[in-house]
Amino acid sequence: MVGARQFDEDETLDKALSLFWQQGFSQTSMQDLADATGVQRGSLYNAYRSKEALFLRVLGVYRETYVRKMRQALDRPELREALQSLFDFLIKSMRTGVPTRGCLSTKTAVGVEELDASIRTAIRDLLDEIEASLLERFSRPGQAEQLTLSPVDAARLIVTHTRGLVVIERVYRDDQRMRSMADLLIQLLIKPLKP
Amino acid sequence: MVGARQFDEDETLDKALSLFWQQGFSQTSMQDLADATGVQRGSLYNAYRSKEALFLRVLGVYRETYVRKMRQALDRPELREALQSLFDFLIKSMRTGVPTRGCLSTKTAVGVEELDASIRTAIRDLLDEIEASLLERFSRPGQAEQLTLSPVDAARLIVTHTRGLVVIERVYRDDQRMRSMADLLIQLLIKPLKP
DNA sequence: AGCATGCTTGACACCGCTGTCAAACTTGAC
DNA sequence: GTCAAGTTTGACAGCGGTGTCAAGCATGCT
Repeated sequence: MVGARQFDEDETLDKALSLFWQQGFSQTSMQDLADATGVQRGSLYNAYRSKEALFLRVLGVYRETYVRKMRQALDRPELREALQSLFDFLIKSMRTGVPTRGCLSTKTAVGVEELDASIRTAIRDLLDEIEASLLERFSRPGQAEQLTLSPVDAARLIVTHTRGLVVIERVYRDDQRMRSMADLLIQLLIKPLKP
Repeated sequence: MVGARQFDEDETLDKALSLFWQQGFSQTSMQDLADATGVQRGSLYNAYRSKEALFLRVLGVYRETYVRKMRQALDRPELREALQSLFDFLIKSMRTGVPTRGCLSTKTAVGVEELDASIRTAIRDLLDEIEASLLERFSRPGQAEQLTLSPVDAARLIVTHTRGLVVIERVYRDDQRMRSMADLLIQLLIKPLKP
């Protein structure tokens, strides 16, 4: 193809994701992105038109890998273990990096006040997809009976609770506290075994 | 006093609080604050030295009124009613304004990446104080027996959960969903009555 | 009334950000 | 080899932000 793009798009989006994740949307400038990716600022504008459009592309990458790994963690036969490995993944994910990066979607949702509606929509879609993944897991045969709430309520409560964990991470930066909060929710959500 | 301050400090801090709360720390400029308070930018710098220092003062006002109202809501004899009125207050508080303002401490904690450590400390202190208020309520005689968790765990879980509610509010802007999440947590935390 | 103290005011310096643009360049198609 | 399409590059315009400062000014003490 004539006039071909000279940078590796996947690699560039990955690096941009890292930076957005670490610094948040508003605190990341196009110059920062140019420095981190090695692609000139002008080229980024040429390829993606604006910072917001680039961010939306990056958010797509994030969503894909994030949801896939989440589903993978959830996909254990034992319900309790599935939830444990889910929280394990989520906590590890936000505790990565120095300083820890937290959660990209939450940082964006809470940190940005008046933004292109498309970003807010994209984040809502992501949360909906997470909720749907949980619901699917809880709807498998024999699972609902082990829960103290209906599958729908349990899924939503977990989405809410994990968003809370993100905030706790930002404020306390304390692994143990997060794991303890996760364990408590699991304890409340799964019925004790009948003898 | 010679060279007395010419603006009403309480009133100014109140207006600044409103603006910070509505727009978030980083998205509020000193010019915005000057416009909103009617106090010249230079006077604000003269009185508070920097945007961060002013914000810390404002956060003090916020903390005081917020915690007081929270304690008030919690101070009902029936445990379930106390929790219900607490969530009621919290949800109403963040659903105020157009567009709704959310939660100042959470917005600040999550939205600001690399800030004066004193702001992060101030927010941690605030969450600790909220937790302590809950703990105090749960430690009154006859209360612990009604909970499915220890008072300490219950208090922390509520702090986490309410932070999650804040994020859900930002993303969905849906009262009903928030109230439903609050009810679910109450349901899980309070033991069903024994016949 | 006079005065010093400290507040107010508006201009200023400086910085970093977004987005634009024309010129130079690269590349695959023919 | 030539060409045209699309990309890269660096400069530029424009904006809004923080923080500073000197000059002007109000105020209550003496």
